[in-house]
Amino acid sequence: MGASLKDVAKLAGVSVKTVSNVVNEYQHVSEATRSRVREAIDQLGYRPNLTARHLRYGRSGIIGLALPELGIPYFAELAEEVIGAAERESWSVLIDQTDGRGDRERLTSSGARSRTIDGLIISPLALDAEFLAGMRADLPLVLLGEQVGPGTADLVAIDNVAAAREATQHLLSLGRRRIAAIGDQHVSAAGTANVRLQGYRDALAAAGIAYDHELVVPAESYHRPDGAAAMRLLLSLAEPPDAVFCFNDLLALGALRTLLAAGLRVPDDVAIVGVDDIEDGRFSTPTLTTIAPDKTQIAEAAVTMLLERVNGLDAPPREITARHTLQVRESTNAGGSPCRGQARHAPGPHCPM
Amino acid sequence: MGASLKDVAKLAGVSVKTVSNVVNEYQHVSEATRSRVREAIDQLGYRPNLTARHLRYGRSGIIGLALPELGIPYFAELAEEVIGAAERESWSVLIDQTDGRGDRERLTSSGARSRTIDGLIISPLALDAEFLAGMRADLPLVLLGEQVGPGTADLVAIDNVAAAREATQHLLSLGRRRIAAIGDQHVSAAGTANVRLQGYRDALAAAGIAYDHELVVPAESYHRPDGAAAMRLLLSLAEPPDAVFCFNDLLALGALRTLLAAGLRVPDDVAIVGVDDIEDGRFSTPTLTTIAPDKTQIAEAAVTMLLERVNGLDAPPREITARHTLQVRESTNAGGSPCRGQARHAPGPHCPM
DNA sequence: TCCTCGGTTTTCAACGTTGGAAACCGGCCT
DNA sequence: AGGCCGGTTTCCAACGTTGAAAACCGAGGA
Repeated sequence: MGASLKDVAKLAGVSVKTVSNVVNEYQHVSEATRSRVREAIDQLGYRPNLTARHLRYGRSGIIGLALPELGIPYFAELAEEVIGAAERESWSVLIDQTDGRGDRERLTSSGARSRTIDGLIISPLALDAEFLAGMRADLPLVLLGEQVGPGTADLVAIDNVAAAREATQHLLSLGRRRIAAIGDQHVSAAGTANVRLQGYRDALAAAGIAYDHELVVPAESYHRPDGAAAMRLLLSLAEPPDAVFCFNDLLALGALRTLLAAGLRVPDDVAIVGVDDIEDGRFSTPTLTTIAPDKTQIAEAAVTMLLERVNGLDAPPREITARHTLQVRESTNAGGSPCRGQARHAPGPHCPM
Repeated sequence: MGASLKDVAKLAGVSVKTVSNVVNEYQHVSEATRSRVREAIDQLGYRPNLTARHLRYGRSGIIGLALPELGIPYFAELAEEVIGAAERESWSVLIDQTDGRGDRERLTSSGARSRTIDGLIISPLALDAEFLAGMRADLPLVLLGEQVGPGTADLVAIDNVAAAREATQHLLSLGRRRIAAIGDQHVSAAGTANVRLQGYRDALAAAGIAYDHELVVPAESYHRPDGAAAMRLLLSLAEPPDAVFCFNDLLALGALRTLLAAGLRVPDDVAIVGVDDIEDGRFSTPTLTTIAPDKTQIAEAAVTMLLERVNGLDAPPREITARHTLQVRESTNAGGSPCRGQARHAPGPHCPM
């Protein structure tokens, strides 16, 4: 394998520790020795063995990122940001996909792996209560998106209620009155679905519109097919909606596909809003209006908080609310939009082509 | 932190090695001792320290995956598969994003990190010659997609020339004669772009159609905006194309967006084929015809070959050609497609909704 | 000349783990 | 009783690294 300190030491004719001192740029090493060691290092192509170093330090230098699946663009984009943020702090990221059959098998693998990592950023979509139970009790943890149980860990999230309210209000402001919601979930009690539904209901109530539970369609998962199926269901109603608020962009894109395939016009017949601002939505036809969470801020806040914990910070659980903005695009904005003229040929920042 | 063998040993009143033996299910441990140790393990919540174990074994149990960026769906989907395949073998995957300013800084970080990993799967889009140079010489390596320099490492790829030929032939079979290509790249001499261009030219030549270099548009990177821009360029030609072969799906989706925004019909006016079979293309409107590489096969072959190398296999570089298929969807298939009737309401496997 | 002092270098131990070999132990054979 | 045997357990060393402390060494001061 690679050369070790010992090999370098032997070649340079000094002790192992002296080589270590050179490598770590310890001050008190004579110039002569230093250069001799440097030479030996170059000659042998020595690189420090991080595993050993980590053992010595009692740390691995690796944090975990637990996500449902990378195939979901939002998580891929988030992972990209987290890896970037961690890299800037010289940490590595190990990704754990928790989706699918989150069985015992996967649990134990996560359990075992959790011994390699110094901390974990986890998207609770990923996590059942068991999952947490099987985890090292002392593993620093940062949650993304929603709290689990009584505030036990640091949390980074956008204000989902407000976001959903804004999305719905935007549809209301277009004059839509029969606004559907796709993505309800009955399973996880405190899930993202619930808060988004709450914001939706708040907005309707504020506008004096009665809540029609027929217009609220659950989604088993948050993929395009679920959105497409939900939309088909909505179209089959006696009185179909004139707008849809989808709890994420993939659902929205699936719904969009159903609408277009059915020969309906978006946004003329039905307007659509999603959440996540994934790149796909910036290039769909029509482009997708969406709630855009500040992913960079989320990732950086998560990494920062986690590393603080790893470095021994002992404080009550903290909560950071990340920024979000409403990105108005074609799926709610047929004519006269700032996008319209531009998007066709010379798009501005909101119509990135 | 967590309990160590020593702690367990003290509690159980045995030696450290005996605990180790129990943990590793060594045969010759008396039942009495075994259960006493087990009890102590449970009581302390002992988990083996993988860092130490790896130091002992001279391995980290981690392989690297170097990709340009996770934000590109193809790579995200591939990463998902690689992580899955590695997990099945009890290995972890550390993702390295090599894109962006692949400068010295990033190089050194990769260099340093390469000391943590036991092997590396790398997508050469990610890699300059320098990158390889800065790498441990003895690090087992598997390349994805294209060979770099004189066959120095194992390789997994589809037959890109054949794939491009099939895509182009498909367009020809629709009666298109003015077929453009988007995604040429002049930089990397042996890149994917070149082989795909080769297949495109082969197909044209076989059909007796002259090569028109005006119809071959380069793309700086392989993102949607590049495809959109390239398509705008093509539309500005005196004689615009009636079909486009895009070197990946993102380019195709960008091109699609430009066409629709310009009021053209796809595939009626212009047909489009991409490469990669990313999920987005299965839900765009129209859905996207594409060359679908068998990502699962690619990931599994890559992991298998890499682990063989890690386990000491010493053989000349191997090359595995993964399967690919042409997925015909709406972007080349306006009417009478098997998709048509179904896609509207009850899609089959090729029209996943 | 002896001592001190500061810079330089080495020795020692430890991080948590496991392979190898030695030590222990009860039973069984001679 | 002495010796051997096999199962069980412990001891030792090592993986590569670094903090702490000890050792070394030449120079300057008493």
